[in-house]
Amino acid sequence: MTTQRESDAHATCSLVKDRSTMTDEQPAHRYTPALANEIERSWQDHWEEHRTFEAPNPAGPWADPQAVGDRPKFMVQDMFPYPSGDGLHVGHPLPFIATDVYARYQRMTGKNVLYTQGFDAFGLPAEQYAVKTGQHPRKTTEDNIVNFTRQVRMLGLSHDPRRKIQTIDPGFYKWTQWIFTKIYNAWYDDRAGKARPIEELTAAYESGDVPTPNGRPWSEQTDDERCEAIDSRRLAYKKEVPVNWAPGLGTVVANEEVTNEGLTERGDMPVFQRSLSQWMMRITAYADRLADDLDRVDWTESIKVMQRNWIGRSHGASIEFAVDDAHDRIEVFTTRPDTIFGATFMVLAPEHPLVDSLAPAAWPDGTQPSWTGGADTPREAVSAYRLATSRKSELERQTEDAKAKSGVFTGAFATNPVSGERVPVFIADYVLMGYGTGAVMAVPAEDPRDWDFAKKYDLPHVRTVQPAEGHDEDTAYTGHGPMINSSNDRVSLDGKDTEDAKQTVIDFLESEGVGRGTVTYKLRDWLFSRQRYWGEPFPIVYDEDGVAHALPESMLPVELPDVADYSPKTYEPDDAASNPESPLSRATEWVDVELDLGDGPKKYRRETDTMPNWAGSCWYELRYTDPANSDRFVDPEVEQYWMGPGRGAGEGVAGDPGGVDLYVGGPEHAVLHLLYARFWHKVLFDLGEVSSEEPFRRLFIHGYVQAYAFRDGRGQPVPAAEVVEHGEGKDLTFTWNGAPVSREYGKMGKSLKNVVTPDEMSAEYGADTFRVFEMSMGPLDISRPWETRAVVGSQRFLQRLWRNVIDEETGELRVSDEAPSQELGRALAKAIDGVGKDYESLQFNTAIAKLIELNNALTKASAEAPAPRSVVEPLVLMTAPVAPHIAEELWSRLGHESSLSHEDFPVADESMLVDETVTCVVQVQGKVRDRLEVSPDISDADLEALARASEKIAAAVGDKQIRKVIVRAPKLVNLVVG
RNA sequence: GCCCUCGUAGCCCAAUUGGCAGAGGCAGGCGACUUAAAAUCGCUCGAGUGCGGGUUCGAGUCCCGUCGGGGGCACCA
Repeated sequence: MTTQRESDAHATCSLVKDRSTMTDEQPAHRYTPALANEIERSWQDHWEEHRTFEAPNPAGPWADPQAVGDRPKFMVQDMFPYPSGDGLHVGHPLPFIATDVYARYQRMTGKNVLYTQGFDAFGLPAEQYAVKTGQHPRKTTEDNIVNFTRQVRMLGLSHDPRRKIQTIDPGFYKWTQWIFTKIYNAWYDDRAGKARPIEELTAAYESGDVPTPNGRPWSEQTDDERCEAIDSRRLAYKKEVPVNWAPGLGTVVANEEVTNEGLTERGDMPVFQRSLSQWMMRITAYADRLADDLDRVDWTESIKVMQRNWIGRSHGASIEFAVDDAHDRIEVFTTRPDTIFGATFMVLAPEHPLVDSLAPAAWPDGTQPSWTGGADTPREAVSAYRLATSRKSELERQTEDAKAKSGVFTGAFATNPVSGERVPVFIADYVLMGYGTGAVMAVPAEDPRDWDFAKKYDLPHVRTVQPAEGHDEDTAYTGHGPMINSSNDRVSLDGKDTEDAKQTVIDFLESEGVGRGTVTYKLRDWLFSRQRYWGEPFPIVYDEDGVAHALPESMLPVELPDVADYSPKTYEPDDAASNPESPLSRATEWVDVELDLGDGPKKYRRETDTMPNWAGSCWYELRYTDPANSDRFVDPEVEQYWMGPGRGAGEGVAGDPGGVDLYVGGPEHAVLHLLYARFWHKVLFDLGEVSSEEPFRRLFIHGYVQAYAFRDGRGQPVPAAEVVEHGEGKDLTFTWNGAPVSREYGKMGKSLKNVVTPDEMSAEYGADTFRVFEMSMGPLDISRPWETRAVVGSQRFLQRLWRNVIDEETGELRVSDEAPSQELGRALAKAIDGVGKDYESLQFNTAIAKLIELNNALTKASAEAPAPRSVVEPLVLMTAPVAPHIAEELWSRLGHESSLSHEDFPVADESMLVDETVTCVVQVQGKVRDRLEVSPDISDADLEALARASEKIAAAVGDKQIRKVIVRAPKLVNLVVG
């Protein structure tokens, strides 16, 4: 297939019918919303018919190297949208319009631009709606996609329609499943710092390169042990993990879907912790690379910070404390090994495995009454405390007042390895089993949590960091300062700063054999199973022994079967003993299969869980580049062309990891989606499947369009559109139906009764006006409130632009071939220069201001004579990215036969950018005292002389001495007197 | 509680990145057109940058503190 570019020589002068029959309320050819809508629809049809926005590929099924040519490429996209049943409000299109403006601008700079938008179409809302109404989720999802597509088409986005993929399409999820099998069949080689195919693990076990889990040679392992050894290293693996089980819903819910009260967000059903065998992804293997490679991508800094915090890499030490009368040692992790001389007690998580063996039969000497929890023996105290802890959900443990520390003494003592002090060992629920080693050395003087605990249980503290002056002696000191009270006869930290002390004590502990420097992460492995219907089936079957097998590519896709009932089996809401049952498990004909996986036909049982919503969005950008490929998930040459390192925005950038040139999305995906997608991409890179190391080379986070909502006296939201405003500034008040209402600021939403839709805006003003307004409201990365009444400003701009080209009365073209005045020429050059720079840096609000400025100048100049074509044409071209329909229409009426989509963006006449004179301000003591008109290339000395010669300046200086003169030619002179 | 982010005319936002606080838009005012109104057009008014300190010849811009809006995380040792 070849891509037909704009060869539409038959394009007519105008796509719009004569409107002279219109009633004469206003000029017949005014740019009204009705005319705008007509123009918009016809150009949308035109673009579609002429395949204007199709981007040719260099290879693969759409290979068209000739059309690709030697143009630079550019790949820009929005985050994968979920087609919600609620439809779009005016906030949703903000990023879409922004990426479209940018894509259109890039096309006009001669680039081959890949810009499209598919659908992340699996997901819980469709399934829940299906459960409620009995409609198949595919039906509701497809209906939503139709509606979404209609709303988005109206905006005139220049997507390549051929690339609008959907995750629910078996042709797409075949490759999602295939990637899963690649991950499943891979292990992470720490020495090489990358993932490798699982066969190489077998070889490494065989050769002894990698030690087996039980230490015996590979040749002596049983088949089961070998399986076990391999499974334990896979990047996708099964594990028993605690999940949130809601019997009333019959489903497992994510942490985010549980309220602070421990109920489900939907339906207020009780949630129970259950242990279930789940698929996990070993993302922790990539923790270091995911953190380090953030330095190589061009992302909004705040998002990098959030990802780093989420990964939570912390450097510290693990230190062993010997326990009295026991062979066991307690290993703690700490980020402050420097404070170890201040460790006056220890705390273990109640679940810590050593607790049982630690607790002696009787309370030892020195046990304080408050430490026992009222129990007669340590063992009783420990089991009572453990029971109390297990009754609390994780949520309760977190939401309870963190200051109210509790715990009990285990009856055991350990020895501080540096001070030699005997320290009591406690258990307390403020220590978490899941982080570090589940045990801490408590340093009350430098840790507020340990301080609280020490106060409550009357434990001593020793300051080891000299607190800063003015520090409240009754609190822990977490700041920096010189070390104190930190020496024994072999090592001294006293006087050292924190970093130096850390290194010194780690060296000391290592030489003593009781500790080492370590790194820990907050990042956990990724739970990848869902007990739901509407998701990608796993490409996994289990044999009669329950052993998992990944299916070969030839058996993919594993299609999601139609089932009679896709609702999960529900139970009494408080039936804690019930078990989740995945909807697919009831599709017995699908579940039980006979397959030949290489050793003859055998019976297998399919995995009945499905993948989470994230799966499709972990690699969809790759599929955008080659969506029609049925042989591979992406042709290597195509991937290299669109996403390879050192290309596009990465050209000439040292250490460029490759990826999408510009990715625009909301901060709500700062962590999970972006981290998961980076993880998959790195696995694919390690396995040699892609040439890029990162999926998104540049990430831009947009702000939200927010809105005011109003509530009446009872706190009920009232329709925002009907609220009346009174007064201004601080005295602003609001009423609805005459009654006072209160205003709040936040998201737009049905429940808040403040939704405005792009449909309404298009109908009332036209899509171009809406686009211009959204882009002119403010910088893209800032949130801003919606204000419908301000839209008219953008409409006036386009109306004036129209009027500068078209006679409103006759509909005739109204331009001249006269050269523009010097002034107008300069205004044009400045606008071209500024607008281009603004588009390039995503500053669309200021680009539009400059377009309006030029248009206003043109309006003034053309009051008598028609506007010069040499100004009108560049203005139309520059307006095209933000208001493409009207620009196309004017371009066509100006006599051009094909779309302006691939016209060159205007180039400024450099000579016109320099002003003849500039205003220089002359300051005395930083205050402006005079202004001088000077030549832009005046020398510092001349300018200073001019300034000193000024009468106003002489008056301001008076009889004071001029001490210093700062000259910044040609704009400023500042005289310092005194 | 911690982290990120933003506070500039009545409102939304600019400001060559430390150099004249105003580019653009809304609202307001005046005028033109109109029997009138709307629409349209022209002109116009308007803040010393949330608050308090500091650095500097010079601060909206940099630093410290503080208050307020928005977002994220949450006993992570």
